[in-house]
Amino acid sequence: MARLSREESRVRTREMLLASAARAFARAGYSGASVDDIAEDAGFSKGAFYSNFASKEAIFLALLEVRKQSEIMAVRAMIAEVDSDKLMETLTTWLDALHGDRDFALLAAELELQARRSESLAAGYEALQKRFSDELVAFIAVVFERLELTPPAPIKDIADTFIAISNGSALAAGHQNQHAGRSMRLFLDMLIKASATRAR
Amino acid sequence: MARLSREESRVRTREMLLASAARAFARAGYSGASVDDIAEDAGFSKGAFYSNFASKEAIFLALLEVRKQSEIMAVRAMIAEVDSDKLMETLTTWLDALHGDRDFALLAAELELQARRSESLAAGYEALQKRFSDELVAFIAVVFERLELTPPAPIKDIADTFIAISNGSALAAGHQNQHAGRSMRLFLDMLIKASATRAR
Amino acid sequence: MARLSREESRVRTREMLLASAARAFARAGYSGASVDDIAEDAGFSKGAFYSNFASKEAIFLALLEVRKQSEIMAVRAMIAEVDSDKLMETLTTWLDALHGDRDFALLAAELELQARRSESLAAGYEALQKRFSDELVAFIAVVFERLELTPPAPIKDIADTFIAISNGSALAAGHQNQHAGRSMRLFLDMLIKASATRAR
Amino acid sequence: MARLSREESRVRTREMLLASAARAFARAGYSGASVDDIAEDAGFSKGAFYSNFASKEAIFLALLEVRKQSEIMAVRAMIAEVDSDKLMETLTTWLDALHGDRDFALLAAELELQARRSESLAAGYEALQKRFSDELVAFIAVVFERLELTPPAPIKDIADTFIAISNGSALAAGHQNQHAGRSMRLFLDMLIKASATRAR
DNA sequence: GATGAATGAGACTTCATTCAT
DNA sequence: TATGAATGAAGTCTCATTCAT
Repeated sequence: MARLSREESRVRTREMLLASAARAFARAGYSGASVDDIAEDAGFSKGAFYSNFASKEAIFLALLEVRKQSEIMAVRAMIAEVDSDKLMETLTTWLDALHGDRDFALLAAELELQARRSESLAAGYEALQKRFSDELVAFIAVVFERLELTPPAPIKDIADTFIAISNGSALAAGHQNQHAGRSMRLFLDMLIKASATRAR
Repeated sequence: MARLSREESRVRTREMLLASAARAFARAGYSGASVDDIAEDAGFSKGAFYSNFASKEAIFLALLEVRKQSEIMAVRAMIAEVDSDKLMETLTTWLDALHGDRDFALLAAELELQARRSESLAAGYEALQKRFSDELVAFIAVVFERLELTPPAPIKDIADTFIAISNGSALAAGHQNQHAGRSMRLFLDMLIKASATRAR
Repeated sequence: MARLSREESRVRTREMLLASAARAFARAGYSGASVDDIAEDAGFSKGAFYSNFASKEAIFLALLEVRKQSEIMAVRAMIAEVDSDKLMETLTTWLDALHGDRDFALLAAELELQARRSESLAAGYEALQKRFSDELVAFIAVVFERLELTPPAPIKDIADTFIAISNGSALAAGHQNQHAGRSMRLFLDMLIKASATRAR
Repeated sequence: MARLSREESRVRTREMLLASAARAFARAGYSGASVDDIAEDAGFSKGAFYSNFASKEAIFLALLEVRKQSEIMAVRAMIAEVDSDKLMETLTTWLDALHGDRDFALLAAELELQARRSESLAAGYEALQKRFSDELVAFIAVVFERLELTPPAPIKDIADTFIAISNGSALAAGHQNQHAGRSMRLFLDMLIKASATRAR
């Protein structure tokens, strides 16, 4: 393996810590995951953690940022590709990605919950969540337009329900063996049906 | 005021501790809430806490039991009263109760997450959740029957979606000012509409 | 030994911790002394420390209070007993007590220094120091009156110099083997001499 | 500006680090000041610090050396210039320099205290302190000679008292608004007066 | 010589739990 | 039963020091 430069090494450490933190928070929750766990699991010392992140809260927020950003990018990518032929296929792929990773989903729920508890986290979270929500609203609007359907309710409500099902399914998954995406499919089917009767 | 018997006093202490624990867990999460907080907030000492509950986990599970049980009772009560005239009214009352108390909703989410993390909690939780789910399935079946509608999907899926939206909305509430029950209404509306077209 | 009641036991623990803290701060300074050292040296666990004092700073301030208070009481006792016959004897006893305990003197200096660094300590310290200073001024005034001498400078300045020599000697002691009270004697001798020429 | 030679640059870095250390130790004490603080405040990295000083203790001792040396030089300069006309003026200038800089005074006290705590520091400190004390004794002897006065006590005691007041005043300054040099003036006045009655 | 990422010991503090009263 | 002092493990974070770049 090529020797890493100082900068590359720094970035790599940071990323490994973020990945480790994602696993730890998903597994044990924010309070339950210790900085020591996170660092050791990434193969570093506590000290390395603290030279990369100012605090436990800081890495949590950084993680939040990374995750929300990637969710936003995913939605944005879908908007670019929307056309009636491949739409359901694209959506399916996305939903599978969203629900396929159990840890990711639990992490999302944990992020939500924790962000609501800490005032310092809430500020950062709020902004990210708004950006994601806006993006989702835009996407849904585009989809209805392409399909030449009239939405059966304000698009914001549809987006919120979408998010609620996504988070809620993550919480429930585990008890029941069924695929977590099932509720989402049901919701989408009914949404299309409910819209179709009023189209054009 | 009449003197409480020893037994009555014990029950009262227990209930006050449970109520205090519900507040504490909702506010700070399972890890974030301390036994001391819970006891003091209820007006007792740590010692009193441990005279009534074997451990922090024990009170958590007891709380879980109480909550799930009351959810089950609420659904059962609705089944008994279902008739086409008052159905929506009954449902509305129930949903308001479910989403009106912000703390209750956050607690529910915390219970879910925590139950999934601790092996010792998981066992007890599974059973409770299954009983609630069964009850909900029964209720939905009765409703569709009374309304003479055919459900647009397996009732289990509908029930799961119902639960997912309930939990997911609780997580999201707080960012957005809108009433947390909005997603649930949207889902119910579409559900009725989707069923109606195939009825009888 | 008689069994200690709960309250007695609590007081005893507190006092042992205070004594241990005095030793530790004198030996290693405020920053250098660890809560662990203090607790263990007193024969308790860290936990016991924290159920008796809210923080390291808190025990420091408590110590400050105890020490200043005892200094004040000592001065007050001298005022009550002042009469020309035993004055020098009383003074000598007091000075010996003040300088006899090396640790005590170093602790005093450490207290001064640390109180100046921490804003939260400064407030508490200021008040205590003022009370001690006032008491000393009163004492010196009484002494001059009894001796029918006129002080050669404002009494406040004399008191301040007195305190400065006391703290300064403590710092210096250790290098030089000489008795730490020597500077103080020199100062007192000259003070009496300088006053005498103007008396009556 | 002329290019600095490598040697000059090294010396400059060293001096800036020493100055930064003086500020840091005065402000936060030996334990409270971090190597990082010192380095950054001087505009360098931790690495630069360790290229110039072997350890935190090493820079502390170097600082001690520099300060004591400059105190010694100041006294020596006064000896050279002593003559009855300008004596008080020279003294005044010196005392102002000694007490004018609050940080310097606090640093002096911190140096004293810390030197007494660490065995490795103590050795180096003893020697320096002895040299300063000797120099001061010599100076006082010369002064009494020039003034044709007989000291009212062993000169060593006078020197020690002088040092004690100097350090003690530094500790006290800050509470009281009065100029820190006041005690010293009082002592000097009384010293002259006490000597005068026995002169020649 | 200078840099700063990483180490690892150790600091302060919290907290579930025990147990003598 | 209830109390709360005490324990001890564990948690977050700091910092003197090392070393590859």
